[in-house]
Amino acid sequence: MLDKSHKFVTCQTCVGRQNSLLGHLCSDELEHLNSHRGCNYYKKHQALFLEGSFPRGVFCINQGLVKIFKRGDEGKEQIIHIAKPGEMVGFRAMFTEEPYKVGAEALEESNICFISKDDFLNMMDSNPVLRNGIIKELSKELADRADFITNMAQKSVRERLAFTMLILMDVFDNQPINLSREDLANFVGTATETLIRLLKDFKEEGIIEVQTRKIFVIDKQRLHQIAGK
Amino acid sequence: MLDKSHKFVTCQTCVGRQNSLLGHLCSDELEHLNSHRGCNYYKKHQALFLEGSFPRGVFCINQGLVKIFKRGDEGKEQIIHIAKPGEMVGFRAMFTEEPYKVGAEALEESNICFISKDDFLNMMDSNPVLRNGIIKELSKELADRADFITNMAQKSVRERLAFTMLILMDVFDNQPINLSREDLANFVGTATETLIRLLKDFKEEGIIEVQTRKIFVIDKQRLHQIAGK
DNA sequence: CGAGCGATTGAAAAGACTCAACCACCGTGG
DNA sequence: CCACGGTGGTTGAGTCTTTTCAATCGCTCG
Repeated sequence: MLDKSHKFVTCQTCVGRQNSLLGHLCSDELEHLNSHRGCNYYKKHQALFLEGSFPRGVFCINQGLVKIFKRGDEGKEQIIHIAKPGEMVGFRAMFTEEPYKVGAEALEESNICFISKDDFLNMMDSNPVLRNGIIKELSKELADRADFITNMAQKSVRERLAFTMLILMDVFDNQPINLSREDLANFVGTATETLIRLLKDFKEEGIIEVQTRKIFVIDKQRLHQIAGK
Repeated sequence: MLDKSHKFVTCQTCVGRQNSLLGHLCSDELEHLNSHRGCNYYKKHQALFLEGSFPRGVFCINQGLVKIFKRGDEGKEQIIHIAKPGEMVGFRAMFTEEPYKVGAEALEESNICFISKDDFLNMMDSNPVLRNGIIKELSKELADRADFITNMAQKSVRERLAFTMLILMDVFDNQPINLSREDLANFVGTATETLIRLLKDFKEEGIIEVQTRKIFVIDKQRLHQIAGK
């Protein structure tokens, strides 16, 4: 169970922040940041923001996981990204001055801080390191998505599943992967039934083990092989 | 035939620039930009940069079209984007300080200017409007790619072809679409043969007309219908 | 005029999806 | 404590889309 008393969360002691975009703030800036943010507890399935709504600030994940997704024409979700502690979400649409093109939702109970648009934009103005970090981050994600597109277009579902599991091992920090079959399918980009069948194959091949919804990766090497370069 | 005497190209008179990221430069900045850029003529199929190489600056398309693509495991290209006059390419990897994750190649004969990394970065430092424009641009592209991924994952090839043709109408500025079948297939994310068959369907349905490799869109409305939301 | 590459067609096979049914786990209320 | 209902997970069968491979066609350029 997660500690809901987010009063104890501070930017100064936030573990995730160290490796994040906010990792290089000086103590003055940290102080300022800490006093301008709010922290909230999110239940599983609770939305951070909805596709179509207007950005009012950025979210910074202290604990928990957040899925970023987009709905296709038939309403089926495509998961674009899963954000983990230390990551910031929701700032991309803030820059475009358009409504969110994706939605964000907590995958598990989470503590998530919020920094208002103005505060964040001010910080960016006055802090070139932060600003450059963001430009760099955006560019990296662009490259990742080019990869994603190419995988989606050229790999089989089996290959994509292997690829996705490798990503998820990182997201879940080498703990068992704990996602609904549907979310998993929506990340891989396939039908739930197909996903389940492939999971079974992987199990029979000794690549993974499964305990109800939890997936343990046994043979990471093999996943790399299957996923391709 | 393209005018190869790029000596006559100047930033001040560059038509594409008006609506581009460099659209808001003052005359001093334009002067500076103009004297720090070089302009080159590119033959069809000539590379601007290769996947894996290191960025040394940004390219600004004066005339012509450039495909941005990525090779999958089997060497098959996936076209991620086609850039048209006024667009800048190659700056994303410059920010990440990593080698290019995509390649860029002229689709037709083109005049393309080059601005060195240092010059460009300096301009960005001293020009907040440019800088913010870039951040905005990166964010927009991120949203576009989320769309692309979702389409790839959830739409049929037929739907994706319709979608792609709409994009290409814009790229080709409502002139006939003039791409090899292979490039077209690599943009849609399908096999060349499949693409050809679907093109035939569209032709029979009166949606397009074809003259050798040139495609004329007759019924744009219908394409929208097929492409979905 | 011939070579060669891009475009096209056909047939067969593979991969993935849909639909329908069934199972299993979990929390609820009686 | 147990039956119940519901949601999420699993399986099977059939179908459809898309790919693959092989062959042919037809420009275009030297």
